[in-house]
Amino acid sequence: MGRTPSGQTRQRIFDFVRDRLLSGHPPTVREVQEAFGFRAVESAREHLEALVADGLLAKEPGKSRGYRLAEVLAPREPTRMVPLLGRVQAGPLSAAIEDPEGYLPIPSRFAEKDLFALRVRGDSMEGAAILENDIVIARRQPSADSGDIIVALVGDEATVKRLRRRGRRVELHAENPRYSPIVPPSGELTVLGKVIEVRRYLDHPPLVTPPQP
Amino acid sequence: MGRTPSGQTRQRIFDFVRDRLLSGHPPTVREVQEAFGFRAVESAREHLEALVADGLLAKEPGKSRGYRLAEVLAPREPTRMVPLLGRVQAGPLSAAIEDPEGYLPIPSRFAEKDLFALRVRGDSMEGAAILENDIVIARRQPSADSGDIIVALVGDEATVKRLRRRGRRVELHAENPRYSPIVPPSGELTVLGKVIEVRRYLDHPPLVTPPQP
DNA sequence: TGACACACCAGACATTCGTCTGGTATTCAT
DNA sequence: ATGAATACCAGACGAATGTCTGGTGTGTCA
Repeated sequence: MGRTPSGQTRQRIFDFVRDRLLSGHPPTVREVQEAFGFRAVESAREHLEALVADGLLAKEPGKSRGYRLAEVLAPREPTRMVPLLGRVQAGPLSAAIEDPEGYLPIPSRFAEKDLFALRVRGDSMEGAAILENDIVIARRQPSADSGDIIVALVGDEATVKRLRRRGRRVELHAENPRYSPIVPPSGELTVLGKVIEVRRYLDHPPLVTPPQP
Repeated sequence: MGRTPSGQTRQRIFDFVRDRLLSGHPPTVREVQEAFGFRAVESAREHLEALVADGLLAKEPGKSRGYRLAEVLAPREPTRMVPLLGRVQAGPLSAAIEDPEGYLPIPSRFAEKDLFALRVRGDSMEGAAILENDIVIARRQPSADSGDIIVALVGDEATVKRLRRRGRRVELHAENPRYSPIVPPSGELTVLGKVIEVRRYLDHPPLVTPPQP
């Protein structure tokens, strides 16, 4: 292989490794070698070690596929994949989580587990700037504070509403004057989680990983 | 290790591997062995192979860390990191992109490049369900269609507005009755990009990866 | 009871993979 | 020129890792 200008191949190798890491499949040194047509393993390894020295990559020495993105390694900002649930019926939430429509990546400062995503149906939360087909991301929790926007099981299906505590009673408020509050029978409210994020896709397809064959 | 009820350990192993894969760090067979306290490598491998047989996992035989999520194996959705820009002043957009506040991960069906993110200031887009402090993700493009929500350079700073074409003229509309349309002098409108996604963080901190050293 | 499946174990082998040593050719600053 | 730095190559060693063979004990079911 011909010699390339200083730093140019290095940059392309970083891009390659970065893409592989972000997609969840760390490459081996030899995979880098092949991807760039090097005839010696060491050529690839030298570039990788140089990237580590530059602070662009980090590594776990001795481990196979041990290179990591420096920025993801040190200050620990992991991106987690969150299951996007389809229609959530009555029953345990864990059942719905086992069979997601796809996954969304989200960066989490706390590496939280127990997150799930849900597509919003209906216009009942328009007043809170949440529209139909928006995607809400929620943290699983069995209860919530007054004022929180939550995912709750109402009747047979999961919906998004704002929780209001009125003394001992609990109400679920739509944010739309055309709907009236739901007052579930005492002790009969199932909170699935608290909404912590709202996403709206205006152009590119509603995305996420495709269903399996 | 004592014998466990049928299928129970299997499920826990799947959860373990799933978490590792979604966080981007596929485990080795021996890492699974250690995580579950098996005294033989083969115990872990049998469980993994059984999960493959069940269709829950897939694998690339012979490769190290070669187990994959079955559903994610084929057309894996690449995750791109998008720069979140701070205050965008007049001038070339590329300058602002070089110095981002942080990064957001987004899954992209087209592995698009040329995306950037921007925090919304002001309430001028309330009518389109875009609130102050929401984050918009935009695709860089020099023009847009009537009706598109765009990021444009107005005066000295970037803002989010809806583009309207009125014959030859172009107007920038706020979605809030308290603001009137902006009619830039002919040929003097700088479109930075088209908004393709809106995000709102309700609970966890405004997020994103910290700037690198 | 006996056949069978299941969960687990012990040890070994072969390949993959990270690492090392030493070398050539090109570029660049002094 | 000349020495240093850079990009690349060839071949090897040993550790990490996937895989195989042949076991033991336990529960299930006919």
